[in-house]
Amino acid sequence: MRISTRGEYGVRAMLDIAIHYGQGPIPLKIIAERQEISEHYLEQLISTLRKAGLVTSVRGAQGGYLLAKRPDEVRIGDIIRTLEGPIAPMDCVDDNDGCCSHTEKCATRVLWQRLRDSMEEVLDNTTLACLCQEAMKLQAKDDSFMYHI
Amino acid sequence: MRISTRGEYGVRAMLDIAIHYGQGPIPLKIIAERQEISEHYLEQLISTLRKAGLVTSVRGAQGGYLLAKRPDEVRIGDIIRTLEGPIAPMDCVDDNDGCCSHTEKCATRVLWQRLRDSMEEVLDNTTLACLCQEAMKLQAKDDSFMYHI
DNA sequence: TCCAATTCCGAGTAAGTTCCTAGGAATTGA
DNA sequence: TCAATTCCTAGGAACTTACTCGGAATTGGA
Repeated sequence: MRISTRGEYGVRAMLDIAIHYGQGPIPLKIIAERQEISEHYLEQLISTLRKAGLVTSVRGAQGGYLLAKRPDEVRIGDIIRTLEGPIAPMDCVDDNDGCCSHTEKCATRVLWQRLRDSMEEVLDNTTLACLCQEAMKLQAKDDSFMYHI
Repeated sequence: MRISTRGEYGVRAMLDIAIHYGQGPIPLKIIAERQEISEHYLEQLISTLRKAGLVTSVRGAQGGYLLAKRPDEVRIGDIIRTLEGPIAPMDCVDDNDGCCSHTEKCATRVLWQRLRDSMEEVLDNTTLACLCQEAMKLQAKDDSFMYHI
């Protein structure tokens, strides 16, 4: 029941871009350095996020990545779904999938549905703007935080 | 973000035993057949559940497995934790683990904590007794269900 | 007392997933 | 033109998953 580094790095990278919203395109190299993530690996992740329409890119020198929407319009759930697939603890409660074949199994289905719903509720009610605010709170408490941004 | 077959089969097997609570030890073979799970594989899972104190075993002929507690005392969260490890979407919000090293990362930490809490809430507030009741409701609706139990 | 039914235990394994690395083509601002 | 950047494809080591295999130990009943 873990989110893989894909989801983790993806959220961290998106938050990094969100924190610098309005400051022009941010090169991948900078994000990778600040977040201590392999540049090549992050490149693959952000490429997926671009194809999903969550970020836009500017090629060439002075290029980089920008949020495709305002930070308050990007839900964490969107990022996770893009990088990790549907939010569902079990295939049988994945929207794309149908019901299960085994009747007995369905006694547990309500449980998996409730679990899925509670996960989606948290992830879809948190936006990058929420996390930016959280980052600002941390920044206020700890001045050394500045050096990371 | 999927529960593996370990957790799935574990819950199914435990529910199977719970449905037959008070009817003496149930052999693994029967459970595996009813739930359509590889007997050898299920053996490994139930061995883990036994070591965790969730089921007790009776060896020899006419032996099998029994719930170690009443169905209303066995939380689904206990089963999942035993077979899948701590319920935590990320290492940094695992109880055993401490905080993360990266300050910036912590801006996302509240999110992972909230996600973990919402998952635990669902899984710890559902017991085998709840699922038994669910199974009975399904049975009432569909007579063919009888053949599966 | 013996047998069949059962749990218990450890080893092995094929396929899939994760988390990268490597190398180079295409694009563009200065 | 050049350096900085995105874009793309391929590969691969390590780990995990979902099993299989074979046999030892235990025990109720004939």
